[in-house]
Amino acid sequence: MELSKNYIPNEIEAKWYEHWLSKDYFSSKPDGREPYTVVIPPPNVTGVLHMGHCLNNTIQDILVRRARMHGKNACWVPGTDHASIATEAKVVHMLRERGITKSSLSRDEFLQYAWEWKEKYGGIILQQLKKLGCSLDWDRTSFTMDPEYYKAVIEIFVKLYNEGIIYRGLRMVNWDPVSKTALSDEEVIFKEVDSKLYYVSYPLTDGSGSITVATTRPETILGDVAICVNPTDERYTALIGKQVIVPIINRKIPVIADEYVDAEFGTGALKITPAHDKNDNELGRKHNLKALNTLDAEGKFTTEDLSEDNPSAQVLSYTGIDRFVLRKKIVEDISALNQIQKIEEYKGQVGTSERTGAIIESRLSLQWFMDMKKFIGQNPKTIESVETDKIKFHPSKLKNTYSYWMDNIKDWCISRQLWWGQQIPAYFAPDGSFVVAASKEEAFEKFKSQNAKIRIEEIRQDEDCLDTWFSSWLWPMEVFKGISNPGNPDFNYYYPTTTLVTGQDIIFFWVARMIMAGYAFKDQQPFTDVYFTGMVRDAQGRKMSKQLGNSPDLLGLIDNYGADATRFGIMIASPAGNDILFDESSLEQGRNFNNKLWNALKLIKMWEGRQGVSRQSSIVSEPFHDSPLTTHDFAVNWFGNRLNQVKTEVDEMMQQFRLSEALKTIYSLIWDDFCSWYLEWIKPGFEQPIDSAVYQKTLVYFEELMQLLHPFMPFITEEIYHLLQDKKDDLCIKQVVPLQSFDNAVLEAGELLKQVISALRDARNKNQIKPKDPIKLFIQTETETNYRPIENILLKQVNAESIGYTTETVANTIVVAVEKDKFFIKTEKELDTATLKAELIKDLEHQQKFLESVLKKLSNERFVQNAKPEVIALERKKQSDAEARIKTIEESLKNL
RNA sequence: GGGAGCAUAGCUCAGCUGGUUUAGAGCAUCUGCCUUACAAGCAGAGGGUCCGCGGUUCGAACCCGUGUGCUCCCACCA
Repeated sequence: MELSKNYIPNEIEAKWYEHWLSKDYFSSKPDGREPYTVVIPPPNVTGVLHMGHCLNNTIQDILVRRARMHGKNACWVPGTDHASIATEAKVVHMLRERGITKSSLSRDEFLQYAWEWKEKYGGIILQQLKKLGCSLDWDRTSFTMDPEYYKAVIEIFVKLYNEGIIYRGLRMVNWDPVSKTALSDEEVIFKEVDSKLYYVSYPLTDGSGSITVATTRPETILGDVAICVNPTDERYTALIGKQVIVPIINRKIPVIADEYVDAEFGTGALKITPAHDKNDNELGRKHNLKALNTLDAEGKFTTEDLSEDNPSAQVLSYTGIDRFVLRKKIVEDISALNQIQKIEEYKGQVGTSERTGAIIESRLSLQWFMDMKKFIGQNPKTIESVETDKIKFHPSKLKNTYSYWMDNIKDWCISRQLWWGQQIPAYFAPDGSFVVAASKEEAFEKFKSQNAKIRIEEIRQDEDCLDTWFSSWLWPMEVFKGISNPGNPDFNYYYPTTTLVTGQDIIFFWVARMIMAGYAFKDQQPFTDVYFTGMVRDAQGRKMSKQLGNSPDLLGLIDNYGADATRFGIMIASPAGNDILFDESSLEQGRNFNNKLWNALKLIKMWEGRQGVSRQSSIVSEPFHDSPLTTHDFAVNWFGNRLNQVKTEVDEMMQQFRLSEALKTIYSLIWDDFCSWYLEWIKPGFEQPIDSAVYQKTLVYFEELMQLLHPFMPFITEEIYHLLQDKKDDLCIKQVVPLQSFDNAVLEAGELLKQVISALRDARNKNQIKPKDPIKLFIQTETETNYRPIENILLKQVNAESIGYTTETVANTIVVAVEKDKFFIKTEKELDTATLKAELIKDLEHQQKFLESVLKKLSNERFVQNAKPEVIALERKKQSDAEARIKTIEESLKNL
């Protein structure tokens, strides 16, 4: 068969993915093997694959494929998240483009549109994961709003309500005026913004002057109910208890005192607006002050709470004006009253919505909350498991972050003023009383048991739905129906899951809450290891964003480079636990690696029909440890040991989740050790036959290399595995053999050979001997047996026409010293003795300086007394090596 | 404001229990090669004040202190 010049991934990748699916390799059923369970962090159902997903899912696939090849029953569960806010926003946007407003629709009509949208676009992202090669068990695809899942969420809500952990209350919440919903604290991102500090004076009612306050939010002035100063602030002590007049609305409000106020900030006087600021709200409650709301759900001015003030025409004219427009207007109007003292530039933090980016309003609102202190208090393992590494975090530094958040946890606002999501199972009677129940029928029964006079059709369900994360936190359990059908065989087998791979950015949103849920609902940890990925940034370290346009099109990259190269590129640049700086050049490196593998395949295939009789069949059988007799035996023996050594190293790295390093190690094993050294060593001369035993052994090595690499680059490895020899089985599920030992003496012999070859090539280069010009080589050594078996390799690798042994210096040659052995290169070329001399002198000085430092160490009594014996032995070896080299160089200098 | 982490070659990073020559890798750079698997390649080379200062130790990139510079997380001083 003719193999193409370079590797062409596209068709090959599609072919193998189809094949794997047709063989059902990725679908898992409980059996006697140990399970290896991973649940995908469910992407938004309407999302598209981006670099973050690529990193995350490549890592999961590597772990899962490796487990599958190591005797585990690997199960990787795919699925999507309904992503309440994000999806609803998209649906609203889509409807607007069709000229439909959400407010014109009933809940049911809206949800119908949303489900249509979900059916049409939902799951695109899952198809994209197939392109990447992800070995997910598609039969288990889940969605956080599947009917069973929905029921499970409701069940948990009811349970927690009955336990007094979920409650309903009027609290200050983070309000997103764009999506018009409450948000949890975690969904608020604080950003530094340039704003202004306005100094506004409030006249005292007794005409004795005024108090000036500094505020960043003059638009809330009409909701002011007090001025607060620090009781120890002497500037104001006389004014405490007096009254001032709020500008424009002319409300009379008291001057109060509270330690909370920082006398150093601004003027030391703080205006209190309990309806629009969390701290003001607390102060307001403490001092029994009313909260006067002046902004509606969209952040526009409203006079609803101002009737007692008999609002003037001016005040009424503000109605419906947006908060930021209002800010300017009110500043102008107060300015007209000469009550703006000054305006300063100010850098402040402002909360924004994680989803919409809108500036958050603190707003008093009736919402549903979870009492987190109480909840965690009932399940102390939530915190302990991470602290004691029962659940292991990678990198471990995130343990601190986790513990700190847990120790300072605040109540979780779980209700959202949205329709797309699980509707809160609270049912209201016309009189406003409510019960919490799994269904309207159950709610009716509950009302009846409370002797409420009520008909079922009068019952109204809470309009709001639950925070998306209130369903996501059940994910590792409910994908196996662990809540809706507890104790089922799948759940018993697969849960707790093994490894979770996710972004650091959702440690609180998701990871922490899954751990809580795990202990609270099943009294078990949900997973054993958590691998946190960093963020994918561009080559300059900037976040990827639509505005910057620095977010590459992942599918385009896969088309250009192939999925294997893409996986390689992102993994090679991905140090464990750090952000990754993504650069397309690493994908090129991946593509080049593909070609390297492909060309190695081509070379080996060339030999297939050129096999000669084996001189020695013993080399295909273990062990490698016998003293090698021939050139090819040496190479085969060496690589076999090297392979076992690297397998052992890779195994360790994988256990420590050092995936990037493992890949680098395999890459260098294949490129350097296998291609650059081993294949060159066994390569037969032009049109010469290859020893069939060597050939067979090489096939085995190549297959094992492909197996080692497969989890990282599944497609090309499967392809090569099949092209090497006709196979009935597939690499994808081929089980790896247990680790084998390796012989360090053999490895050292290989290293010495490499070192000698490199040194001789370097000498050739430095003396400008053309690659085609042959040399004559003489070796001066005490251990001729070291070189006898590798003479042929040496000849070929340094283009020597002969090798001889000598006991003394050979005249008119270039001398190369490696360890204690000397090599004399004889060539036709005229030698540039001056340059050679200079080189040697440089080397001599270097060695002498080095010897000096070693001797200094060895003559230090305290070193000899305290250091470990092996360290001292090493120093002595350094000494004798250096002395030998110095002697060699000195002799060579004389020789020139 | 509180906490965590980082600083090693031009870039991205290893360096795990203090001792493996005078600190490694990949990419980039330079030199020579179109050698019959591969120029998307081969063979070589150069490149370092291990952020500064102090300390512990026979011995420090590594441990301790301190300074500087970055990064991240948490926290609504209006």
